[in-house]
Amino acid sequence: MAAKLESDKGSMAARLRDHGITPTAQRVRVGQILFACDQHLSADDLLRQLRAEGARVSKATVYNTLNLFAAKGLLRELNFDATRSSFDSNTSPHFHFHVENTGELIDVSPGDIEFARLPALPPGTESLGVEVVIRLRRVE
Amino acid sequence: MAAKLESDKGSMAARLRDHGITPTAQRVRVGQILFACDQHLSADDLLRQLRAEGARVSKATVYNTLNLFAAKGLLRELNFDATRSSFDSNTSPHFHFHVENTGELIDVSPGDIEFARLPALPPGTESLGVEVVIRLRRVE
DNA sequence: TTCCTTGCAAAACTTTTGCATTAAA
DNA sequence: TTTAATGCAAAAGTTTTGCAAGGAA
Repeated sequence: MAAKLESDKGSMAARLRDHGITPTAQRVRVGQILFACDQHLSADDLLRQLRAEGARVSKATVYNTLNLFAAKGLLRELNFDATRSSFDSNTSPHFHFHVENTGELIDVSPGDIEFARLPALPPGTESLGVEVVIRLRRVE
Repeated sequence: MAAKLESDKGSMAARLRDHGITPTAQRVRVGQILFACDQHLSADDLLRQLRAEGARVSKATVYNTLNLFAAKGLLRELNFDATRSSFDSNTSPHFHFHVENTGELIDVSPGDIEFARLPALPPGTESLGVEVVIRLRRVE
């Protein structure tokens, strides 16, 4: 209902503000799409979805917004595909299966991988996280 | 010395032939650069290095050759940088540190990482390998 | 008002392609 | 000679940029 939509819009605006992002109409709409569920979207995926919903958004704004969200920690950029970047709307720690012959990307929950040993970091560096990708091929 | 260079050229040609690759002059030269040591090179890095050595090679051939070598298992393609692919001349199992604020890529030897638990694969898939990237930031 | 954001088109890049020429077998 | 590889320039795809117009505070 209308009240629900208003509330969603307002809470997305608040969420953006909490991350130091001025909540414009375009950014709120992008946020509502991205954070509806955990997903991996390219700039073009997102633009197509916005246009399908009748949103008035330019390509430049889609790129600006994705980069801004990623810089502010709302998204994580993924470079599995050599030709285009995707953005993961789930920024909590987790891992991925990457099916190379189909392009699929499947989440692995964080509890499903554990390390028995990790290397010491090179001097003068700090860790930003550990990424694990299990490369797969779909068969039969 | 000349004999040494001849021998290197010959053994690179043999190595390419072993992988089902017709050893042309350009491919041998590319192989000699790539496999001189373990390294991570982009197409442009490689083209620049070839040109600096005075090699007569086109951009198209550099791309053709990198893709061919990767398809034949002589290289592994890496997509850490969103804007360009790199190719790892070390195809044996190992992992990487990726220093995000400098772009550096540092090898982690395979013995330095051990898993205590790994997830079951999705049905209908087989594993092509596990990739681990420890994302770093250089500080101070 | 003042500063930031958007939209549009053009520019910048990386990578691929088409086709005539050249080299490998 | 027959087939495959190369070089060049143009094309294709993604992402960024410059600048005028519009929106937020």
